[in-house]
Amino acid sequence: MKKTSLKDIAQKAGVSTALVSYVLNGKEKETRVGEVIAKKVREIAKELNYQPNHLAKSLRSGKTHTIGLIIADISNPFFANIARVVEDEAKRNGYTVIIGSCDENADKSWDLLNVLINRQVDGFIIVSCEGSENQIQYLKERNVPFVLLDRHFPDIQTDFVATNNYKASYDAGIHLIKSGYERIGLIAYKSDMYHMVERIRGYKHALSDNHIEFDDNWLKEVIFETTERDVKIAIDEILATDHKVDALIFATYGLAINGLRYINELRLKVPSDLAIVSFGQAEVFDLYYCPITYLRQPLELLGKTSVEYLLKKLKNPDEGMKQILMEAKLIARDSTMAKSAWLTE
Amino acid sequence: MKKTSLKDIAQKAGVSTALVSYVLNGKEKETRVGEVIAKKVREIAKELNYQPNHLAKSLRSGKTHTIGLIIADISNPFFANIARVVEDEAKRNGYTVIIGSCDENADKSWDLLNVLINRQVDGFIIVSCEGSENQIQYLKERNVPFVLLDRHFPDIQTDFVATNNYKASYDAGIHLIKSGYERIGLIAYKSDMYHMVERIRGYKHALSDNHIEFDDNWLKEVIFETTERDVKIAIDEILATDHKVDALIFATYGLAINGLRYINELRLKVPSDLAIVSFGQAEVFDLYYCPITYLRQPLELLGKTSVEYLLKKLKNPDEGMKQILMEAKLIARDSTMAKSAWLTE
DNA sequence: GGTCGTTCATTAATCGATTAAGCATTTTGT
DNA sequence: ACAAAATGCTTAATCGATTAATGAACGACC
Repeated sequence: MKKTSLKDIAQKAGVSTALVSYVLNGKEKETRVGEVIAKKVREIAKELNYQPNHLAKSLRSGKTHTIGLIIADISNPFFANIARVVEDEAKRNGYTVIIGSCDENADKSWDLLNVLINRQVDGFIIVSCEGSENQIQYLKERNVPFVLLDRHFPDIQTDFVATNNYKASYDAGIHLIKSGYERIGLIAYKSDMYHMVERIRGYKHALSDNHIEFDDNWLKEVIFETTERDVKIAIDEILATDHKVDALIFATYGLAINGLRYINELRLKVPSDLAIVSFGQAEVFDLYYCPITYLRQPLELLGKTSVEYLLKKLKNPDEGMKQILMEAKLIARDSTMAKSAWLTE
Repeated sequence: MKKTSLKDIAQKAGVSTALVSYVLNGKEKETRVGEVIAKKVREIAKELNYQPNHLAKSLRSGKTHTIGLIIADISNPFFANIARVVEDEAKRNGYTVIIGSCDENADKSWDLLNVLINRQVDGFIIVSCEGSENQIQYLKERNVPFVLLDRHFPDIQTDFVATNNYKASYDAGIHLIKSGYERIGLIAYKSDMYHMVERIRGYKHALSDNHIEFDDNWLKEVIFETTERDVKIAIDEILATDHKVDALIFATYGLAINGLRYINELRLKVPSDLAIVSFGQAEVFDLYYCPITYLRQPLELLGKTSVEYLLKKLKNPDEGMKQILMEAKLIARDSTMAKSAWLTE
């Protein structure tokens, strides 16, 4: 049983397909279709359970009502969740989302981009990965609508929806300091990406604002591809120095997972041996024997806003540039318990 | 700058679009295109960076090279990961995947199905949710190609790729018994879904095969929508009975998360107060203070095989029915440490 | 009665690619 | 030398929906 098309309806009603199209698109008024025949057409359409053919529509209109979502790393639950939000929000607006993960690899990202452009998505929402600036430039030049999500490039003027990473990181530092920790380490990725740079900057600023002299050995920047090994080395080093830290900030979820795993291995006690704050969010942080303090980014809002911006741009390509930084909220848990509390225990 | 079409190439080469199409589709031999002109066409195509229009192709051929993936609950990391595998495998074969999560809700699943049918996906891979049998029947009747993944309906003859849940659950029980535990509880979902029924059956069988009399109070079936509350109640009850359990099996990842959270709250010690085995897999199990024994399902293989089956069916609709049950592997960790080990500690 | 305006509906081009059928040429065979 | 076969390329229909342009029928107006 084939799907019913405009033609089928037209035939059954004894009219042209044009007429049917007008009626079903609510253009009866402008095109002065007779009431009687309009009603008839609508009835037949319902009777035959007519569903317009998306492909034909898209081919004609050049609009696919599809959004391409490129995510730097879908295995990170933060991104996985944001993908869900984007998908839901898009669906609410009649859009379909095609998701692709580039696994923090610019080449893969480029491939994805091309596949999706080829599929004629109407626009993109992108969580960029390192080395993909040229891709963003390319989209700009070709006038493809897009919104950057969570990560953006300060040197490229684009729409974006992101978190104030400087502030978040700064807050993490302040929180630790207020809780009585003074020798605070940061494990981050070695990266030129702005969000990472900002996280490092915020951390350093929190120290300097509190007259704590930053020690070079406290900051470890690891390579994404060799995270597991590098994190172990980083922790070994950070604990071996003369300036051994008493608190540690993980700049991402992935770093935290690897770090905590190693900390368990070393049988270090959180927070007495080491206080912990992490970026990202996930059930792990709840279930760890000592629940982990983390920075909660406004996931829902980030996702929804990015869709909102993109759809606005799709409706009106001349819409002005939109950029917004949202605040993360530090959720304090036992992993950063006030030092006084466990010292006297 | 508009995208280049067949017509553009045809014009530039001074030939018909038909010719161009033949050449670019490698049909020069069958359609006897001159070598010289074929070469010319190919060169122009490359020069203009021609990318065929998917929409037009699909409209004509009725094939979109797109797979609809409907997942019962994408927030479950097991399913999230399987989605990645499916996506990767599909991409390797030139297919694009559109993912939708129905959040264990049959109505939502129905909506998704229709949206995707409307988008003319070539076929489906489905992790069904409760109450969606009619949808599967509908697909069968309409002759839409699909493969069920991870969950299937024994009463409906379909292709499927799933885990041997009976065996997995049986193994979990045996493992606990061998480790010295005798009063074993199971927290499962209240559901008619076959995978859940099988997990319960396997558990019971493990007990009876070892001459342990099953106690009704050991089995708790909770409602998905109220998991959090129900799990707490279940654990309270399971620990309050005269036949208080010394080990607990969680039938899914979601149940385990909620259960472990509550177990932490109660300050119960794993495994001395309660040994734990769980279905599902996630970083949480690693990072828990006492790593959790779990049943590892062959995630990669499940995902890849489902794609393989579907693509085979798409190529040849008369392909015979394919059904396969794969074995899960019990990964033993400290949460089911031999009772003798910690008794003497 | 001819012109102009309405009203209602149809025709046909279009989006971009595919492909059966057809039409010239040239080559082959006898 | 003439029919048959092979070669090389074009025409036009098609997938399904949209929409500008056109047309027919009827009433009103001077």
